[in-house]
Amino acid sequence: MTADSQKNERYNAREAERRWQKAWDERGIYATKNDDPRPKYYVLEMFPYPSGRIHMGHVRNYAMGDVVARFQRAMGKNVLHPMGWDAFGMPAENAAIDRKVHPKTWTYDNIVAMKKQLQSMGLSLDWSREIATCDPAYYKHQQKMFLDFLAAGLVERKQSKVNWDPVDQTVLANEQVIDGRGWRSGAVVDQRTLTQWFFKISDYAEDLLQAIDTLDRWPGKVRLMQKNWIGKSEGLLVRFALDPTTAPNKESELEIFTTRPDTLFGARFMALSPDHPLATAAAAKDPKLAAFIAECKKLGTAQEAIETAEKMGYDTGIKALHPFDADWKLPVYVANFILMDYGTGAIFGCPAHDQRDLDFVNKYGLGNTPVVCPPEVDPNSFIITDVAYDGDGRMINSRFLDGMTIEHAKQDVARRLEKETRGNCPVAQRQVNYRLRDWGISRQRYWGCPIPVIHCDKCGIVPVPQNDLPVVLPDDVTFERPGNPLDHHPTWKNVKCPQCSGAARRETDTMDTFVDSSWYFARFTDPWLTSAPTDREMVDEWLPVDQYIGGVEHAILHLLYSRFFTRAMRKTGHVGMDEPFAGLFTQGMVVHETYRDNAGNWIVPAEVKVEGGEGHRRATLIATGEQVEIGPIEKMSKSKKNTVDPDDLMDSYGADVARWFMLSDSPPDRDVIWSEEGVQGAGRFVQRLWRLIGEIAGVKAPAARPAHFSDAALTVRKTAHRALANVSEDVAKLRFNRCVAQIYEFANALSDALGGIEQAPSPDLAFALREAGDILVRLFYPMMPHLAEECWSALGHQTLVAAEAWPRLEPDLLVEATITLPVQINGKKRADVTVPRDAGKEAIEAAVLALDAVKRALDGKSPKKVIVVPQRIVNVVA
RNA sequence: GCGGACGUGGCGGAAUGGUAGACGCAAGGGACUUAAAAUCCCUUGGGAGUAAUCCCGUCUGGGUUCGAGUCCCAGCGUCCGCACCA
Repeated sequence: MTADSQKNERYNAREAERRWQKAWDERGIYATKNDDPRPKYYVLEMFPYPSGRIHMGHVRNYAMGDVVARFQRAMGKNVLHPMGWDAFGMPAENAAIDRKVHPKTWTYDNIVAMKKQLQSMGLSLDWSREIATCDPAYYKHQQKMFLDFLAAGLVERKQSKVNWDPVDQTVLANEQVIDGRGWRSGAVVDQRTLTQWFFKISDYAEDLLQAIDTLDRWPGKVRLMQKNWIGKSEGLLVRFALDPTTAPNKESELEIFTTRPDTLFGARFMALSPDHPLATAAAAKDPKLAAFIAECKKLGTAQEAIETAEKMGYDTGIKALHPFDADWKLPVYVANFILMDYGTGAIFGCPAHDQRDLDFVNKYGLGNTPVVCPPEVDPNSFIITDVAYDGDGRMINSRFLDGMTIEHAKQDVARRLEKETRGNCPVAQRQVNYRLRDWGISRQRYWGCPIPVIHCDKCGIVPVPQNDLPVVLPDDVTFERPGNPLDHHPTWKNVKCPQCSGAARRETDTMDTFVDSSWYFARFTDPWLTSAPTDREMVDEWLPVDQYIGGVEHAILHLLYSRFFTRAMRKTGHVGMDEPFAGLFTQGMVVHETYRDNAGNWIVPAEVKVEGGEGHRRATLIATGEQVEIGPIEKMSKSKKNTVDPDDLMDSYGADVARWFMLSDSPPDRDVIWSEEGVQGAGRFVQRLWRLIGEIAGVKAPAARPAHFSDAALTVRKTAHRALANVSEDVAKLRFNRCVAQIYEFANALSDALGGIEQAPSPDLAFALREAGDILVRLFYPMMPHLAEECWSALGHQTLVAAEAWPRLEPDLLVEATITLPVQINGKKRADVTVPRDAGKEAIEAAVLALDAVKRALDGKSPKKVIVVPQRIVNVVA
């Protein structure tokens, strides 16, 4: 193809993209070898749930990951960039119920469709490592690890109050309940008591918390969210003696947890959770209390109700004795706001310094005693009425603590009560509490990884022998009845006990799908291995993931589970490190305007035409011309119908345009607003680059590098290398929007340089232009790889850009002989001064003072001060 | 309630304490064209001036500094996370 014929020819993305994808494929250049000697780089995007179609969020996520992968490859790294499918989960079962398709069929059909979509994006993925978590070849290893964890004491079966999703008819972990609703179904969750399998993530609470500080390439926001979720609080466990004449049975004491032992002398009451054993015992003798507790439990089923419920209490008549004064008797209430599963399920109430306690005493007329006095307030006139004081100050009304700081008082109380004993045990001990609960993994669903244990009446819980793994899901299940199809299966659950050979039952619960995604990154390092979940050499070579990219919505769930799971795998010998993800990047969402017709129905953007600009934008229905209301910009969602199908985008503009636009408009960690205009702009730029490269391809350059470069040639070279330096830095830091701006600027400058040439350029300029063209192509290659290949070929190269190294920077070209410094007078820019790069402060000062603008401003006087910041700025203080 | 982030043109957004508004979008004007599309050129924070140039300007009010969008204090607003956690 000649340069002239290219000039008027538009770049045909559809044709070119298919052609280059085929070329990459044929050469297998994205298949990663495990024995490659180059330094490794593992880049991973969160693998998708195979819902059937990719959405714009996927396009953005995978475009970013692909830029990183291609860049690191060009930088000479052995890059691992795999893809797989988070393939178990409820939607497959819902499809089975709604459409009578088997979950397996539905899932694998979706995988085929989505894989095709991802491939059309031109992602540099190693598909030879593809895994699906619903494949027995994958979950076999998960079952093996479950058994290893069980043997290592990391798994527990216990009765517990669980979050029950009435729509999905299954249990949810705390992390999976958002605002009192199931994270997937959106149904209001209620509480049930069931026997469940748990991973003992709370054993690692402290370690998971401490190690957050080592994750220096994670967003601060995610680290903070995890810290808060783990929710460490340090305090004192205190045993209060009970007045035996008031205690219901033989209970002699009540244990409470407090983080404020300093306020013990402000105590006014004790409160028990309605589920507390002492409350239960007391209720046995007091029907009214029993009724109160029943009322609390009714109210307390849904989380929403808890949040709005009024504080209510019931005086049990039991009296607790103050630990520092046996004559001081505190009433013991049952109160609806005390949680059984935090601390001991009981508190002492200090109303003056805790808002909840204050609300409570104000309702029941128990009064309050302030014991911490704010600085610069007279202790004698300090009273609390409606607002509790939780600030700093000195102790008052607290006998031997008076005058101490809060911290000092806490220590003093702890020391005294630790020394005191009752029944050979100290009255108090220091304790650390965490908000983090164990991870309940039992799900009463079919489409998940079977939990490999057998229940035997004689032997109890018996692990499935390793040789019998995997426990494969049966295919012949029905979804006609609500509940767990595995439980309804006629034969599957009936097995012989591996120990006594008697009749036994399989566990019919399956694992939470978050288990599946807690180790897939490790499996990618050797997905072919059949004998074990991981090959230690390979997994220790590749992990941790150097750059993990995904949505911030996984800040707690998936990312915390994976951190725990990696620790558990280490303990059981499957990996050699604690932290799975060294670098984490959380990308923003793709958002779009919403549209509604007169009747208030949501309208999909594809059916809407938007016209006008600057405040007089209006939208109409393409079909009827009916006016449509433009609503707020929101996350693309099916319910608001503000989605754009990536396939449509790629069909009309090509994958490169879709990728470029997704990377261009907003910083990658913020939301990007999808707009047709923005996409068109990206499409125009693709054509512009194509024309520009066509022009450069028409420049005849000498094969050998000229010995000398003219000023014009040098300017072109400097522009190119400046762009190279900037883009390299920005890609490495994942600042894709700045990369895009740099590339625009570079292309603009190159266009200008070409436009200014009237005759055939001199050999040195021609060489510089060709060099700049080569650099430009390789700079936009990670973002628009197909266009880059086409351009690279047009420039006469026989190689693939995908196999090229990143351009080599000539740092000398970044250094200018002279620099132009802004000159400020009293902090305001008034002039420029051009000086040699290495000019000393005195020389710069002299040059500045000689400027007309400076002379005018000084009006003959000498300046008070001249500040010269070399390479930066000069400020004259008049 | 607790914790965190953010606040810059018509819009998305640039700016190691050092020339505010890079780059893109939108808009306006012009060229080419029979016309349209495509493309190219110019203008585009506000104000004054023929112009050189000057004044104002990064949510509001203070402060630190030769110099503040950036740092500190107070307030207003938006977004996010957690939330009877003792």
